[in-house]
Amino acid sequence: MQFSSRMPIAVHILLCIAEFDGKYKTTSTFLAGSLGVNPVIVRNTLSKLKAAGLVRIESGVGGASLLKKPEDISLWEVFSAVEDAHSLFRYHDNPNPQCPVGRGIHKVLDKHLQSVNDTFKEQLQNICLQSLLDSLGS
Amino acid sequence: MQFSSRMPIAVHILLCIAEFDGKYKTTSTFLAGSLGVNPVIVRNTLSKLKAAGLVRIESGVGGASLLKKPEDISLWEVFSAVEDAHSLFRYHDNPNPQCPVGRGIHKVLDKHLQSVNDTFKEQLQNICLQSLLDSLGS
DNA sequence: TCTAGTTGTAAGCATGATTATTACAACAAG
DNA sequence: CTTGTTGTAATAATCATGCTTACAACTAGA
Repeated sequence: MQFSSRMPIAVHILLCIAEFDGKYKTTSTFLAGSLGVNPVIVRNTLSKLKAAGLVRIESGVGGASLLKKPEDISLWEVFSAVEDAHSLFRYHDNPNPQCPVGRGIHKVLDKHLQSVNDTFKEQLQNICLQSLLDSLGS
Repeated sequence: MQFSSRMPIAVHILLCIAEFDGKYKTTSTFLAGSLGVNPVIVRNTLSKLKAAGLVRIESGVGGASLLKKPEDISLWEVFSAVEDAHSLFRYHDNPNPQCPVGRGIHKVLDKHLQSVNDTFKEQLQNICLQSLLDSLGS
């Protein structure tokens, strides 16, 4: 099991917007050319990034721009904007409550898995768009 | 996106085997009763745990038993036994190599996401079956 | 006002993963 | 030989993902 490619796609889009700011009009078609995906995928992704307050979109005329500085956009913001991320883990639905293991499995596991979730979030929070831009150049 | 329920199912199975050792014959049907899933799911899961060297299965006669002590079985062993876990993340397939962002996106992201993967693995390695058994009682 | 390019979304489709279920050959113990 | 079990294949239902077509609504400029 893996995450969808939505977060990488969103990051790619944001990096393009930052990189081509002022040089090109970053329309969905233009961006789709760099991504190698359908323009509608770009529009849907941009729509979620807009809802998360990360970008502004010029309706009608076309083009998108960042609403925050690249150093103030974390990968977690991007991730949670495009991915319906509740928990990384899922349980089987109907453990038997009459069995001591079935009764406790959810709570017992959750105690540990929650911290995996938390660490995952913290790590993504510590990666900002600017550091990705920096590595792009090198 | 989430992981499948395979790891929680496998953990549940292993906990039952440890808990009911000597008291009940842990057949796939018996285990399925505690899990609330189909016995075939249990057999397929046990088959993967066996391939990973974690359990022994009595063919024909029925029943499974642990091959390692609960304190020596980590959640990572269980996870990687049942989940085809390469990387947590996936990329879009065809970024444009003529675009500086498209050319670099994979490598630039991978540099950071790899450490998320590593941390994920380390955390699961630090959780053992015995500690889950302990919390079960309380 | 008209035109051209764009966004926002809905709808449909193909594919693959997940889970449940049926079925049955192979096996072991009594 | 019978009974209960494992191992595994096959099927089906459901859902997520990603691609694509289509089209109304919008904006700027001629």
